[in-house]
Amino acid sequence: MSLQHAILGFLDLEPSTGYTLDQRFAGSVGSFWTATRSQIYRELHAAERAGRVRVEVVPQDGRPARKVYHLTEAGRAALADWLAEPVGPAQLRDPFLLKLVFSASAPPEVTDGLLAHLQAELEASRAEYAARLERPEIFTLARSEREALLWRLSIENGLAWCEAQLAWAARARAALAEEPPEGGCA
Amino acid sequence: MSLQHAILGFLDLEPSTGYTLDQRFAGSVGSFWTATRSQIYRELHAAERAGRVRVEVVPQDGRPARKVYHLTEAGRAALADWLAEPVGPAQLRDPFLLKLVFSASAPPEVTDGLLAHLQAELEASRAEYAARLERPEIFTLARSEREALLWRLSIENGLAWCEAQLAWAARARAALAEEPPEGGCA
DNA sequence: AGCGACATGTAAGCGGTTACATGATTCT
DNA sequence: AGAATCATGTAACCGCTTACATGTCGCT
Repeated sequence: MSLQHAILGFLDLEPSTGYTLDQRFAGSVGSFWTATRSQIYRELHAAERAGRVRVEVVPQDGRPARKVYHLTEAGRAALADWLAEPVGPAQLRDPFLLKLVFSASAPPEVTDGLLAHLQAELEASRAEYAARLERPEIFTLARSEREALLWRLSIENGLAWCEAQLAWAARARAALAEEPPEGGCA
Repeated sequence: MSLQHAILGFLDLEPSTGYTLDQRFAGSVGSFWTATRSQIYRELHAAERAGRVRVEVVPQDGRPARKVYHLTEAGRAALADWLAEPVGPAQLRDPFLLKLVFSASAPPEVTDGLLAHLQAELEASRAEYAARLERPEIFTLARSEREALLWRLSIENGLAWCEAQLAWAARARAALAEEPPEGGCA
């Protein structure tokens, strides 16, 4: 269960409420890990039951009390354990490739449309990654140069992925354009 | 639900049993989509209830009857619809990057170990992709040159991904090696 | 005697998504 | 007047994984 550990990771940087964690997920790690509120609240409760976090309730008037979660020693240990254990190979689940290989059953325009759509999307996310690298406020939580570097590298990873995919898509379209006759031509 | 559509895609290539589909998933699309038997049998039953496939029961002695599934017209239509609708952006869920960014909490060796481990795994899967491209028997189901090309492109996609990741990992390790002092040095 | 291929499934559980529910404050 | 922000959650559902259950045939 990576999500609970990611939460512990964020709480190690700064004690936070569920709401704030939601924003962190949408912001900083959003490109490679997402989480919804229900999930976050559920995991926070579970982590609390497991003794990995401690709640500090800060009453407010007119809105629900802020529940600020802090890492406990057990939580810190759980985080360290998770970091030490090796990650399995990231098996990616790519509905695009699935569609691509089966698109031979459909007219050629379908395949090309799929690729064109992919290119447009990749261009957009490439721009997003690039913009994110320019905005240094992303790294404000970083407690050291090294930590900031790691965050930057994670964004660069996404950027590299986009660029590789774009290069592949261009090659794919070119290769498909060269082979249209489908058995018979002029 | 991509899985049911992937099954329809395979059945369009060739009527098959659940068992055979399982092998197809493990083999040809295994690098970008996985499925377990329980899932496949369940989806086949669902597709049958939805009228998208038709079963032909072939009794055997000494072992369970083969249930050969065929696409119906409705199934073919469902496949075509799925192919025509655009795919959303592939949001990848990468536990490696998650661990990487939080590994600043741990000693530097942890981060480097993570990266080294990733490199080893990527090298292995790169070799696997490359080997798969060499083996033309992967494409035996292909009904045309174009179809074979699509399968080849799907493998090349994985290969490109591996190579981009490897390049990134090398850059990452170099960048991290240049920044060890953590605030104070000689 | 044991393993792998063939061939079917069920049951329990987990992680994730979507929809629902509540309600004040501040900005446009 | 309406939308966004802050702040908490519950319930239902869906897709996927893991473990369990059964049984023959052929190879080593």
